[in-house]
Amino acid sequence: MSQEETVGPLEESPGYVLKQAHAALRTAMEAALRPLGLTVPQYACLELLGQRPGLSNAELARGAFVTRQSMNLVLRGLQDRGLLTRPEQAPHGRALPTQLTPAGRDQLRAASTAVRAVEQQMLAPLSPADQRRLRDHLAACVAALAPTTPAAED
Amino acid sequence: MSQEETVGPLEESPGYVLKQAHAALRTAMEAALRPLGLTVPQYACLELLGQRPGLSNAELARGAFVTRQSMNLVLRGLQDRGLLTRPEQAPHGRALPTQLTPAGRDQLRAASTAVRAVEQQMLAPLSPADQRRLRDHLAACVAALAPTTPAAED
DNA sequence: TGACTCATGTCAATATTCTGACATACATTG
DNA sequence: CAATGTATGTCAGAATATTGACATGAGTCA
Repeated sequence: MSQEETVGPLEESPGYVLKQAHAALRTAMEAALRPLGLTVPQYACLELLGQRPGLSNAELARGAFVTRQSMNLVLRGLQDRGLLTRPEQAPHGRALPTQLTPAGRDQLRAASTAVRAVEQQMLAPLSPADQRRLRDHLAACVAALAPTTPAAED
Repeated sequence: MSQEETVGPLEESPGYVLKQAHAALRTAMEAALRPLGLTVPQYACLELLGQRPGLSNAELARGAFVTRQSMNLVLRGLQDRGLLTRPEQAPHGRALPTQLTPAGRDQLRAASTAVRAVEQQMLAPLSPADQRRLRDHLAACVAALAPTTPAAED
């Protein structure tokens, strides 16, 4: 019936709040990207390529937190739409360095603007100092959860 | 080749860091819950029921950020394992209030301990004050992204 | 040189999740 | 009382992501 009858300690769990924030951001991003005909993974791929041209499929997969297979499907879709290009033959190993096409750069520009607006909305209630703090704290959490213990006790 | 040659502004994007933190937490939770034979959605379901007994399928789905259909499958799995019970007939509307069994409570206790350890590890580099700040900031972000604009400009 | 290891791209099969849809039960309103 | 609206549980289909596996190319080391 009501949405906050008994506020259990669930709302106080850092993990739950993190998941909640992630879900809210993802939903907002989906809504912002839908008019552009892009999904969140597709946008992530474009954004990665815009910032680091020449990334391979496996590198893009790691950057977008998906498997190589999933990223491969994303890449094919974007390639079929003419937003990026991959050489037919690998210049060095087996990795195929991917590049954005001019159309891809245009799409990325529009998508990046839309996503940035969502981020602004998300961070609106926070002061610039708090925004930096939030980012740094999250980064610290990521480092603390890294499989290879950064500060090995042994 | 290297993993942080040119640190683009990607690492500075709040959304990306949030996604990164969520992925790291999820991976760590999966690893912690695997020995107990639980997946993350299953644990979320148990935790919700432990804190708010009698939740219905739809309410659990909203709390775990999945669809009713997905939560229904989770519930069936846990029910088949004897961790929770649902009445065969709805006492009031169509909602079936779910309850943990003693076995479910035991499983929840073990899982909760494991997950709490992961959270502790994640928050280890942060002071208690910063932990509170992080939680409050994330909650503020969630509120700012809520579909119903809290401070309607119109 | 030859054997070994590692990373990458790709294929196939499986799991998981979501979208769409429908019937039921209660509350609200005329 | 009857009609409408909302919420829930459930079914079926499609879309998506994942796990497992394999061949290829490059580097390493005896």
